[in-house]
Amino acid sequence: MNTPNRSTAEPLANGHPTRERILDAAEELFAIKTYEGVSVRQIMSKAEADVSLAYYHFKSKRDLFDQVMLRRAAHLNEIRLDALRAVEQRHPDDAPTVEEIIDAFTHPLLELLRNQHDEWQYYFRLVANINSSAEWGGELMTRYFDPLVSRFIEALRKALPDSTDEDLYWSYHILSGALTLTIAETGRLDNLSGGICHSDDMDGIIERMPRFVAAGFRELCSKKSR
Amino acid sequence: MNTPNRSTAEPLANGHPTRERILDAAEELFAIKTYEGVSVRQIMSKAEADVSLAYYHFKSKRDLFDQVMLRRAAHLNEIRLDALRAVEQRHPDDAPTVEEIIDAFTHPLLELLRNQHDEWQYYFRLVANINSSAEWGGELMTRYFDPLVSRFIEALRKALPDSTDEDLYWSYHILSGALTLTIAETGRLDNLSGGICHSDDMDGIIERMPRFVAAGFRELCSKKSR
DNA sequence: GTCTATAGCTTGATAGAC
DNA sequence: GTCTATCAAGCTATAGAC
Repeated sequence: MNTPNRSTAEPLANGHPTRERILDAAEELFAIKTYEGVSVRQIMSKAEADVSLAYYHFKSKRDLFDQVMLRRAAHLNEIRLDALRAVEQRHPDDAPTVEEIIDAFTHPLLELLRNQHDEWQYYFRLVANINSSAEWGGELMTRYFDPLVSRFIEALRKALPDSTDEDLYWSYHILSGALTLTIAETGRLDNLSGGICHSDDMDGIIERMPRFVAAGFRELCSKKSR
Repeated sequence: MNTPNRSTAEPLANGHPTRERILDAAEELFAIKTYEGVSVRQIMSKAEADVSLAYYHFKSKRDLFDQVMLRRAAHLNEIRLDALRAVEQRHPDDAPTVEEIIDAFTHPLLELLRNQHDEWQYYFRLVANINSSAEWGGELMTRYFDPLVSRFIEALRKALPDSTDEDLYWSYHILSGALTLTIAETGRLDNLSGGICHSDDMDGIIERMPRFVAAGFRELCSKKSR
């Protein structure tokens, strides 16, 4: 019944190794039911592995959570930075427009949620929950995303040379709230609009977010308006 | 030691009756540590009352949560509706501006967070958490706030007669994300800006939110832009 | 309205065999 | 790497005396 001593390391159950299956299960359950709302047992049951293996692969429940967060953050920062660099290379002499910068900030992320929805939806929900948590939001978002965000703020400062830093950071705050609510896909918009709009319609927000937000930035961060 | 048979109903410990103290404690702990992250024991310990009293005053932990949410929602809806009515009465013939409507939507709430911070901060944090939760956001926000929100959408539709409903609802979605992140007061803006901005600076956002958001609405919801 | 006591269960984490 | 077995602690909720 058992295939003994496979040359590759054994532990595949539904395609990929145990450690990855644990991370997948944890990501989904943390996103849906919050960190405290899920037990290690429930996670391991979904991962189809024994409880004790959680503590073989990870130091603790909290360590498992951190590894869930880390797994996808690097890739996300990379593709968003690439998008910003691409925009800047299209403008060797002048500054890119605010729309272009906002689009580089939001598009890669929203496109991932559209094109690879099943793989990314729970991670994004998790980020949305964390971002609006007074307990964890301040610290964790800073740790995982601030270098990238600062890079974007810098680009926006160049595109809006008359702005004050205060206006710039508050404008970013508004963008951040709008973006994280979007990736939460709560379904509230569906209820409110009576079915006219859908939380998971990424095309709907991809085309609207940069225009809306760029207009807001220009209103707050231009000289004439002060 | 005991003052026997007071004429007013007895149960005061630090000023107000047990039921209110339980609601206060629950509100704060649910906001800080999430629903699942807090036990009834912890709540009752903070409320300085016995565990069993939770089940005398409320049906269950979940019922306690619902009562926490309900307690302040009515007042909030009332003052925001009053603000909208006041704006409309200043415009008996023409439509109010988008700024005025957005201000009526945001100002009463943010002013409460500024002027009565200690009393309202935990409720607002709780609302922020719920709003970005895929589990509860869709349903609960709809239940507590949608009649009011629909009323504001209606006012905005009049102020932006060339808009489509789809653009209107997506624009509201952006506003909603920005507002709920604001009332979460996570401190992330403080970290990101290196101390230039502060999450709890309500004046900072009160004066910026209507201008930023109104510019976004006009960009998306005007005829010329399509 | 408030207390004590307790039922019945789940939790995070570990020890030790294979 | 994976399993069985187990621990001490904490959990929601209720029954019943005062």
